[in-house]
Amino acid sequence: MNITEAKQKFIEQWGVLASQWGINRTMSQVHALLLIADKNLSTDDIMEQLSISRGNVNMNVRELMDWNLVRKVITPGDRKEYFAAEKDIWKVAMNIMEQRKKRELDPMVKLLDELSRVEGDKRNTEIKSFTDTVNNIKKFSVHADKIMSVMIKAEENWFWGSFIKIFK
Amino acid sequence: MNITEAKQKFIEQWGVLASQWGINRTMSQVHALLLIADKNLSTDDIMEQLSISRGNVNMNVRELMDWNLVRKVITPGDRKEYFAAEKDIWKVAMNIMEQRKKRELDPMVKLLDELSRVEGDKRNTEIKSFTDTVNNIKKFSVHADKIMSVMIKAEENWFWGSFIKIFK
DNA sequence: CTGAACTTTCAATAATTATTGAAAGTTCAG
DNA sequence: CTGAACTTTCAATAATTATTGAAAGTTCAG
Repeated sequence: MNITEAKQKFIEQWGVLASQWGINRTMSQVHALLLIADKNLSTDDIMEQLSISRGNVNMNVRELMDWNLVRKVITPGDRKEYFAAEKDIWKVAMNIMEQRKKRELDPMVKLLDELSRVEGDKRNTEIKSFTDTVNNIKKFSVHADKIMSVMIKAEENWFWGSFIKIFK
Repeated sequence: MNITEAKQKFIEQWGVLASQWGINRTMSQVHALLLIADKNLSTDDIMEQLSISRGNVNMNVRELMDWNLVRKVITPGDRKEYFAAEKDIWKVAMNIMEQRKKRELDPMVKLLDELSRVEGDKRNTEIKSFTDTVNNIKKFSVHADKIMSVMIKAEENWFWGSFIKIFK
């Protein structure tokens, strides 16, 4: 397999993976392209390499910047904007985790809180069963939330280090 | 908020969450419905409560069984099949993790392995940069894979216990 | 200031994914 | 065996989501 094929395959697979995780496929292909690029790329470079329109590149690149996975690089004396991806995969994973936690886990915990205060007689089986389930999910979520907060702040080496210590 | 509203909200939110994770919304609404149901439900119950067709219920319930999140319950002397969800949320999370690991992480690691053996001169900057990135992702994935394997086999209490020890 | 070189927006449209519901298949009580 | 009571399949269609590309907006060298 040569380098061009290899890059192609990587981009393709990264797109497949992302689409299984509810992330726009093109967005993650742009991400993959930038991850393995050895230079910063312009909008035109991305358009050409992925065969997508200018508008599409613009939208997806902006969303990637929203996720803190890509940043704009401005070269003095050049009107074009270039883009570069965060290459430290640990940081990539932590940024994604941070965003998803904020956007999804936090609202979920908030709702579960409200739901656990449902009206009605606690001795009623239906209500008891419901609040039990809700409370269990809440407990789990709060735990997960805490672990994630620590991870996000942690250094990669420290994290794996402390992990490996207990898991063997 | 009364119990009916609360259940509704839970089902709705569970569906929203799932769709952000690339999971069919209806499938996770069925899951939510079964999670908070105090009885096992038949196909007709699910059809009625979520206002969806019989075929739809059938397909989604079968996929939930594929994920080991729901099981068929057969009551002697009744032709109808009933469905029940796994209610231990730790097990739910571990089953999902197990499936996703198997379906997504494992193939990814396999591809990364192949990609790191790309042809060409290792002193070429482009190739060096590519294999470096690929190897970093691989290292990360293998680590994550190991942790997940241990978690999947772990007991909930043991897991949080050992976690809490190091994370404070 | 001006206009060339860019970026951004967004309505129209294409592509993808989910849903229906009728038909076919299966099971089992009688 | 039979047929009623169920489950399953799948082609047609509906709903959702992504993409295009032209028009509007912005920036900055000269």
